[in-house]
Amino acid sequence: MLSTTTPALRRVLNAAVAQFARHGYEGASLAGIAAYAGIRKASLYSHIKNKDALFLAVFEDALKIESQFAHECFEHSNTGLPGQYYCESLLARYADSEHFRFLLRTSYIPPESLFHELQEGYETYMQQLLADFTAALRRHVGEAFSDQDALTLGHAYMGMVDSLHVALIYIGPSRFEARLNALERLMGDSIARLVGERHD
Amino acid sequence: MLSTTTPALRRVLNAAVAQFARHGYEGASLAGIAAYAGIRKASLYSHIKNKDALFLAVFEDALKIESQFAHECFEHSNTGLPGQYYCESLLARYADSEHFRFLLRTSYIPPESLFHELQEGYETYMQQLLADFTAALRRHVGEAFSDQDALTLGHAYMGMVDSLHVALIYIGPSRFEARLNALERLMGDSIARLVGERHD
DNA sequence: CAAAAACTACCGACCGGTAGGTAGTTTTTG
DNA sequence: CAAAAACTACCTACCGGTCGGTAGTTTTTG
Repeated sequence: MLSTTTPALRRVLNAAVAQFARHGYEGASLAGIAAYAGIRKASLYSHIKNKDALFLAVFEDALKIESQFAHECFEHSNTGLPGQYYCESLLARYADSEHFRFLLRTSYIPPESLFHELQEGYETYMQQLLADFTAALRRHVGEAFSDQDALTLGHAYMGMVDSLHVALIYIGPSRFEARLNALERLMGDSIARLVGERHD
Repeated sequence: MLSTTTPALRRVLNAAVAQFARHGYEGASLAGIAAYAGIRKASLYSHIKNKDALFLAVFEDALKIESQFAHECFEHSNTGLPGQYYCESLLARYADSEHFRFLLRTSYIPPESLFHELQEGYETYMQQLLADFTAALRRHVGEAFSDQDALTLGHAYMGMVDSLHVALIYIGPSRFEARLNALERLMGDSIARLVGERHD
């Protein structure tokens, strides 16, 4: 983590996130990243120490950006089910944010050498998401059910998010919607059941 | 797809599935695969055309094996919720089957050049799983709810399976169990709700 | 204030290493 | 003995990374 971020370094980081998101860690070459940034490979080393450090810098960038995005989704909307707005934002986010695509691609199967550093950061990211969901759930149902139930729903929600991530990667938008609706319905049913509202 | 499978080719395929599962397509070298099979790299070419063909052969192997395993899980047990036994088998299967680990690793983010061939095969695999689930669901609830509801539950189940796949890859066994239980509960609640049993 | 020194960003050329793949030869085997 | 399968040796291409050097800007300093 360096102090200042010059414009030139910014261009390098933007090129890197694009290439890493498209081709993965091993598949993205420094020459390719440099070309995308409009310079030669050797010039990269004026800004970064090596490929690993570049990857980690991009990773921290992506974590910060996507973490904030998720948090804003939870703050932004209190309508609907807890965490619903975030899930419904994922499809557009996947299309728009290279950092998000980068995270999805590199988090499930990270470069072996950097496994531990990445695991830690991603863990924090998911924990924050879980905390946001749990808070929204408490706001939604109050004291209606136990901590045990809240924990279970938290696990289910995180599973739901992972499931949607997978859908983004390898099935099209139409089936993403279908899966999203199906999972939202399960979640809605279960919450309703616990709350004791029987609206049918 | 070749005609006969000699013992030597079998050893090569077994070595390949192990290496591909551990290191992915790009990360697994032909030299490594050959060494694992007890021969030199050049000798591989007595059995295979090139790396892509080897990968595809392993992929078809894995599809056949894991497809049959899944099918047997559905045939084997009619107790519990539809598809429950398969989900509960995944953790042990992940530990035991290199072919399963291979599929999980390579299906979400396949080698770019082989994308289309793989997509097709994996699609068939998931469709069969969905068919098995739908059949089990129909056996479980009879005519109790509409085709529309069955479709929705099917989407949810496939999402659940993907979610468990992700859990296998990047979180430990303990949290796998937690996620599994949470998702099973959602599914159980939803089915119970549709069937009209209110057991609380 | 101007000359010197230092710094920034870049480049072409090259290095050691490794990848997938090929050619030609020897060994194994039915 | 011939075909199959193994070997050694080698090739080209690309990888991450280093080196020496250069043009332009900024800072230091007599």
